[in-house]
Amino acid sequence: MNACFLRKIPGLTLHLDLQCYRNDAGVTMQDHVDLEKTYNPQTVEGATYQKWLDNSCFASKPDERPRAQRFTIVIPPPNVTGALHLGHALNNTLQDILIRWHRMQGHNTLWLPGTDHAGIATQAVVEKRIRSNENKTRHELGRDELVSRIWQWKDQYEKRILSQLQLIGCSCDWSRTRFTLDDGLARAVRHTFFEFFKQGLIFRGKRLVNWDTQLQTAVADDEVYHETVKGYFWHFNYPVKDPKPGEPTHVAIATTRPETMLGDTAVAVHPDPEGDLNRTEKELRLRLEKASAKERPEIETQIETIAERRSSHLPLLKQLSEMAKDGRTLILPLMEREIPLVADIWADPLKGSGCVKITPAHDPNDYEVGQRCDLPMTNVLNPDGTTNANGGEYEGLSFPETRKKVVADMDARGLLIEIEEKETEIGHSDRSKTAVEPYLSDQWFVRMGNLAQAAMDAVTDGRVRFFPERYAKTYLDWLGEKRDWCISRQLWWGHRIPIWYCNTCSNEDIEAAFGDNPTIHTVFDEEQGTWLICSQEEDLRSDAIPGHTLQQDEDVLDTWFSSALWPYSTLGWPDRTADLDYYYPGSVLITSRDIITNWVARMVLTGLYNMGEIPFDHVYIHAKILDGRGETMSKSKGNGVDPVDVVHVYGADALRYSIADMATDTQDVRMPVDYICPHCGHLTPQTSVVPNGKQPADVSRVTCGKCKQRFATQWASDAIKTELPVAKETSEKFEIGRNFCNKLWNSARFAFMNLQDTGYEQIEIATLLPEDRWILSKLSATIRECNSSLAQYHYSQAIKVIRDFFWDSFCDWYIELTKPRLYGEQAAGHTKQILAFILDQILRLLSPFAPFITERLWEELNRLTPQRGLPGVAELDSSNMLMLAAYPPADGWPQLDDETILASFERVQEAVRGIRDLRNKCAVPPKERVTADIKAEQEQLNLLEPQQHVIKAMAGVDRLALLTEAERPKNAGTTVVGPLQIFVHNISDDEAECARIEKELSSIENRLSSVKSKLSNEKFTANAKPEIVEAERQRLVDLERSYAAAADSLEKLRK
RNA sequence: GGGCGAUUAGCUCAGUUGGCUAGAGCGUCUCGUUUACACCGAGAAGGCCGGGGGUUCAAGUCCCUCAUCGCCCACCA
Repeated sequence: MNACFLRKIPGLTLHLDLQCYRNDAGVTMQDHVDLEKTYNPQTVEGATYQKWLDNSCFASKPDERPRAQRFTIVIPPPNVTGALHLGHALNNTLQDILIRWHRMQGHNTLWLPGTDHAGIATQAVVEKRIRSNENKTRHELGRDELVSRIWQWKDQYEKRILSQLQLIGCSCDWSRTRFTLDDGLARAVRHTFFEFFKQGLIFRGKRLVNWDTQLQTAVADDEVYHETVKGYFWHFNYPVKDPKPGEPTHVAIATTRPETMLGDTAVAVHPDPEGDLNRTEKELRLRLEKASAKERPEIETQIETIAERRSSHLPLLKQLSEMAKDGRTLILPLMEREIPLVADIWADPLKGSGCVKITPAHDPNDYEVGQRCDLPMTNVLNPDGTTNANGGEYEGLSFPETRKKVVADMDARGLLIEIEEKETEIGHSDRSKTAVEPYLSDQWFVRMGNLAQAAMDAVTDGRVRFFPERYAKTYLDWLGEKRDWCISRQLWWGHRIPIWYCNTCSNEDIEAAFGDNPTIHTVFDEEQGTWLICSQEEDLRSDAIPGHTLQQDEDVLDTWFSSALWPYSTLGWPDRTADLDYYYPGSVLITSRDIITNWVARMVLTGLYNMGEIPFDHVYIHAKILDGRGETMSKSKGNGVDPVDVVHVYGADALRYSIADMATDTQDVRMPVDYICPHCGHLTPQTSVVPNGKQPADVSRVTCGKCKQRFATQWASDAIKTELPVAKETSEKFEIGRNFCNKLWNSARFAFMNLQDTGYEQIEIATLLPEDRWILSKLSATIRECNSSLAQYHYSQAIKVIRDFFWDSFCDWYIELTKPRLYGEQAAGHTKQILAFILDQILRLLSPFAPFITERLWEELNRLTPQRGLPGVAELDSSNMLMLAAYPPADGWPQLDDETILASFERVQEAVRGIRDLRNKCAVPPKERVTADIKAEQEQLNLLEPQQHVIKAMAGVDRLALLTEAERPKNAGTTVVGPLQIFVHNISDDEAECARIEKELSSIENRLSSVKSKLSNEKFTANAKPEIVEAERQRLVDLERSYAAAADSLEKLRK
């Protein structure tokens, strides 16, 4: 069977195109257990997911349940730039675990899915593709065509993303899937913009932005990365206009960007160079006093530099400073423009010549100077990165060309003093990888002051809590700067800014057209001489005002503007919907630390503004997934592994289990990536084929390390991909998950083979066998700890607790101990009922982590033993669907708790391990049964007595004697385990025993002396907590007893 | 430059408010194909808890300091 299945979802057709599921896993078997010997996820996952969908298990709608029993998460909407990688798998697995856990606790649980249009990122990806495939720019294509192409891209990747989420088992309410450019969300965006605008929180202003000359858009600071580039430092002379006698004829300045001099509108010198040097020196001397020996030389050098400057530069600077105050001017060479010499503190007397050229339109600091000194701003850059008309004869040249010519021309005029080599950090656009230019342009801003303060308050007063707590600092520090938020982007893909301009309209025209329209707000912009018309509800027609033409702003909004509304725009806001009332605020937001500021902070901020309430109670920040070289996974680097590949190889549960296991609070997850050879299946580590300094995306062909055949990577061109098969990627790390699932599968198989005619009876716990009471008590503790770990977002801890219980206690001990009873070698007791109960609880505990396999096993368990539990002690609901069954209670099953049995069984386990160790050391064949004596005080023997059968079964002992007095039998192996002395008959000889006991004695001696010295220390006994001292005393007693026993054996042996 | 984090077994990581002999998984070694599972079982070896100081009866854990690595923010005529 090979039927890929399609599924219908309102408004969406999702297609699991990457994996074809079979449904032939013996689902209909009735009479005998016929599970495959090895768990095969592919026969289970598709069918199980379909079953959940068919039964609407993921859907949520408002009902009577009170707020405490509701649980809501909105997904961090993945960008539709591309398919998801393992970082997303981590993020969404963690959400799904919480969602499923709460759903099983009977909460009304909503996980709302969706995707983000990711303005600049998506447009860049599509534009790049069109450039390489069709050799066309977006301008050649036109706005409408480009946008329609991006919609096609979006449709394709949204589908892909949602199917990836389904493949890893996400239990989102798919009927509520949203996209940040949906009509509903567009309305929310407009309402927010409108309200901000009306309240004066949005303004339009000239600001320096990072201009991406390739994409021709402003990019946000966080979309700019810095790269060290080898560059030069050019020293120029600017002539002084009409120098008086005794005055310098030229002022020297230095620059790394000579082309910007065309836009210079001043040269600055410090207003008080001497005072500034004095102040700096004073500070340095203060630092020197406190400095460590290592820092000293550097500070001393700086102080010397100041001294040198005093003689070399200061006189001139003082003179220039006076000239500046006197209003003197310079001639800007090349442009032959008169520019002022200004006094401003930005000029650092310690740097360069002490004078600095000021280009307000092209440098953030110069911009500030321009503001302070009221300088004109001369923009010399065109949006496409060429010099504009303000650059005079340089107009039309690209910036690099301009630079060359400027330097050459300056040199020709004798104004070039020197060229110094210098490494500089140049900002590059994250999207286009080209250098960004600071560029003065009209942009829209949100005034952050009060909005930011409110968002800060929500965290400082604890309404919103961060887990781990320290991330609150990141959030608060960033918001504390209250920097205005530039929300306009010169892009075509996004929410269009709902502003129209009319520069011909009169007051009366505006009044007549919109005067009584509450959904329109108008402001007259004096500076630009134009009306700004903001429309809340709909597009305005260009002829909305008779006789005038309205023009809509060309820009779109920053993607984060719509993302910021996500927690409520997805629930119907701005309408006051029932959903909104019921589900808002959400319970927790789960995301990674890099968008705490951009996204989390802004959601809180708009949530408070629009809804009057925080958007979520908790923010859980999880680790990041790194590749084998320690770099974060990302699409652009090409080290992102498709979770679908991992699901193919190991199964979704294995993926989820492994992820949960690795998800600790502090540590990023390092995940070495391997290529799976499509020819032979051999794994080739990515690090072994990616050269130093290169990214995986740079590699398109790989030769398999084993079969030597070649294959393509996912980054190869289409041509290579048709020529060579494409390798999937994975990581061996997921083996732990696969192994776990297989173990679970097989332990369940074992149970199913033995669960015919399981009873459902009243059981007196105290009358049960010790191993029954032990496993039940262990179970209860495990349930408690698992629940409390999850409540604190300690996923890794939760999974570890379950694993230890399942693997170590249940499989390795309890199941082994049920065998004699199930096989009729021992009275059966309530074995089956308890076995079924434990398995039931394990499946429930694991369901959020590994939903597919547990659901499948649940089906089988339900068929074999529909009624499970311990009447009157641990009563269970019955549910056809595990994912809707009750999660084991947060407090465990108190009636099953039994500290005494836990302690005494522990002792039995130690004895068994002691005997096993002896057998191993003495090379006793595993099948061979041995005779053993245990010598101890009566009190200890009383504890062991009821558990003799455990020791016998688990240690391969056929005859066991518990004795208060015993001698080492000839040729017995001996060991001391706490208060027990154990003799295993006929497995050793005297010589070997002597050596072993001597070794043991010396180890006991070491410990003994440390305990003794502790106890003889009066300060210890006086200061330590009484229970600590008491424990230490007990330890001394135990050790002394062990020592005596071992010494006794040795002595007799020597005789 | 400012902030945050990390440094524990060959590898990847746990280690809750200081308190028994510092743990797990993988890998390695020995033994075992037993009727749930070799994607398994039994056992073992393997650690100056990055270095140095300090506080304390007691430090992997708290404080200071140095070193190395990572991330975030700011800035660089």
